Amino acid sequence: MIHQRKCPIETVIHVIGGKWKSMILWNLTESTKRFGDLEKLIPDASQKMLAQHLRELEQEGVIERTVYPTIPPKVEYSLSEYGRTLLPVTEMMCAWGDNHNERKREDPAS
Amino acid sequence: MIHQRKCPIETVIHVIGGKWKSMILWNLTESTKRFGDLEKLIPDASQKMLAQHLRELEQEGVIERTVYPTIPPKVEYSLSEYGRTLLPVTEMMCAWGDNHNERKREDPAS
DNA sequence: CAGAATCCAGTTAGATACTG
DNA sequence: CAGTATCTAACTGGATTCTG
Repeated sequence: MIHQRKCPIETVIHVIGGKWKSMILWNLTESTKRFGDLEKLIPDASQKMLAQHLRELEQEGVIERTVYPTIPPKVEYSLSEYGRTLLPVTEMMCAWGDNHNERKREDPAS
Repeated sequence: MIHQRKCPIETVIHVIGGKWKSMILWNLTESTKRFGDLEKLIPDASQKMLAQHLRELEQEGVIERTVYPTIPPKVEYSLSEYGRTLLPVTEMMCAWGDNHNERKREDPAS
């Protein structure tokens, strides 16, 4: 089974490419959020998908999960130090994506 | 139906995030390739997926398709001028992805 | 509050066969 | 050579219900 190492672009897509992951990261760049906050901020994402994506992002090390053992429970999510290394990448993607959306708006036929 | 404009990160992922799209772009950065070349270069992609992704990339304007009306037919794919504007983005993604893969190799438990 | 579990629908990808 | 067509398998995402 000789195959090349995983394409690093696919690695990035795997980390941030889930349906709601970029939205989650976006909402965590400014400040820590609780699970319920994220539900309100991303109302189209189901509870299940939100929880699933948060777990995956945590596993990759880009976000941190802090549990306060109170009743009722309180869980906070934040971008980790490591996660912040993604910001220059996502900013570049945003710039290109914005431009691309603009381009399609001008000439949808292209 | 008030909803925000499409997240530009998702735009980028839509353009280059297909299962084999980054491989296709990678293989076209250096030189023009024929359909059969790409099949050999990306053996795990089925003919169908290859054709489908090539059509999508062409629609987004990042690659160009040139048909030589010979027998047998000859079709060449190349990165368009516009497609080359993606290169700085994919390079950054590669850099982060490489680093991330390395990080996981060192500490798979993280 | 912050989820886990279950079930179901829709989308996506692969295998195979066929064609101009 | 460079695809298309068809069928099927796998995966993804959503709705709903339940719990410490």
